[in-house]
Parts: sequence; structure tokens; C-alpha cells
Amino acid sequence: MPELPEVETVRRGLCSLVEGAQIVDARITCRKFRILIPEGLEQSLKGRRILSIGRRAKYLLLELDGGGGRLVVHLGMSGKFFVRNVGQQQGKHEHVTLRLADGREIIFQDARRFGLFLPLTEEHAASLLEHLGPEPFAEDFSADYLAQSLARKGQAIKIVLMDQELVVGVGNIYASEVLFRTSINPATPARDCVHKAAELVCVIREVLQEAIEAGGSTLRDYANASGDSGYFQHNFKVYGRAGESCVVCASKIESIRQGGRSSFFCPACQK
DNA sequence: CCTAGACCCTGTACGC
DNA sequence: TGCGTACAGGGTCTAG
Repeated sequence: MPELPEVETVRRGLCSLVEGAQIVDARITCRKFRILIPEGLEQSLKGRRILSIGRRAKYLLLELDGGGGRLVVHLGMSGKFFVRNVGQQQGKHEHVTLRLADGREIIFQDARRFGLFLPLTEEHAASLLEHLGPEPFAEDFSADYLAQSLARKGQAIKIVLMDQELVVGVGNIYASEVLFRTSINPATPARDCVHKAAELVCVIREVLQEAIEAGGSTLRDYANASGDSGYFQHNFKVYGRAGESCVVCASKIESIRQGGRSSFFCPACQK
């Protein structure tokens, strides 16, 4: 499901809905995720207040009070993290339920279980977060930095943009959209894109920012923390549009496989 | 080092 | 209707 804009949308929603709320009960019905949820987490969550909800890359970080430390949550491909009001019906694959004092529940639901839900130990902080590249909106994601990084890589630019060690938050959808807006063919070796580094920095920020402002993209059944859809999918220029006409030149949008994922591009606009 | 590919898992869409 | 296949927004590990 989620690239940076979707995760940020979820974060903002949760902040406004449950920041400061107290967890009165926790229920975990499946522990088998990318990393096993440790036994006994339920007990350690009881009575904790959620002080703040942050984000690093596509990871959500929930700060708890009372020495509860932090929870790290990743949505993988199919994960959802949302608040359910009293009386709303339960769905399938609701693996973690945090009941709040007012009766609402925070639900972590993830059909494919590629996500994770963990107390953030030192070890996990090191293995999950330490190797991550700069945030796209941070100053250290600069044109110079990107130019130097691209110069060292012969891999296709599409693959490189999705590498979370280079810059975090760009996934399969936004990589295709960024390359369309910068007129770069997704198969171009990264080192041949050095001259476009400054433009890439701008466009990556622009695309992600627009998507955040649209409340993320909703494909299939993704929803934000309140269960609402995003709107950015209506702004896709190439993603998921194979065979349709390019909005600029009317050529047919093509689809190729790169690193096991689909890439979409206009063969005329993106040489 | 670097790369391509398999793999984790379930749901859905589509062709036969 | 049912079955088989391919594919889905991510990340990690392995083999070459």
C-alpha cells in the first residue's frame, strides 16, 4: 500500500485522533509478521498513553509514556493502521487491537503480513532505521548529494530512486510519476542522470508533497486513519495506465518489469 | 562490491 | 462455477 505520502497521511490522521489517548487493553491475534511480535507486548502496552506519533521513512514511530518506549509500525504492502469508532464492524486480518479509554480502538490490519508492529529496541533501531537515507524534504537531500550518489550507480534510475538508502519514501508508484515529470526513461543508468539531479530533487519533493496534500493515493482498499480514501491516484500520469494515451503527446503508455516490479512510462516523452 | 531473483503472504482479477 | 496464473503500494536475503 503505502509510500511516504500514504504513511504521512496515516500519521497525521492518527495524531489528530489519538495523540494523548490511553491504551486500556491490547489484543494481538497474530504475531507472525516480517519480524515476530514479541510475547507479552500486550501487557506492556496496557495503561500507556500515546504521547506522539512520528515518522521516519515509511516507518511510524509511536512514543509511549511511563517508560513504555516507542512502537515501530510498518505497513508493508497491504497494512492499514486506523481508528475504529465504537460500534463499527470488525474486518478480517485485524491482527493488533489497542482499545482506548473512550471505547474507540486503534487497529493494525495487514492481510499480507509484510508489515511490522514492534517495540523499538536498540537492535531494531539499528537494523531497521540506521541505514536509511535522507528524508526527501530534509536539507541533506540536496542536488549535490543526489548527483554524487547517482554517479556511482549503473543500475536503472527507477530501481535506484526506490532504494531507501539513497532517499527514503519513494516507492513503485511515485518513482514512475517522478520519472515521467522529469522526462527520464526508467531504464536509464543512474549515472547518466547526474545532470538531472537538481531537477529530480525538486520533482521528488513536488510529487510527494502534492500526494500528501491529496491525502495519499487510494488503490484497491487503502484508507487513512479515519477510513477515508486519498485522491492522488486521479493525478497519476503514467502509473497503472499502460495502453492509455500520454497526457502530453498521446503516445501509448508502456509497462515494463524492473526488479520484479512494474514500471510505467511514455516512450516518446521519456527517451 | 554489484546485480537479479526468490521469498515472505493473502486477495483479487482474468483467461480458460 | 471453478481452477490456474499473474499481479499487487515493501523489504530482505541469497546466489552468481
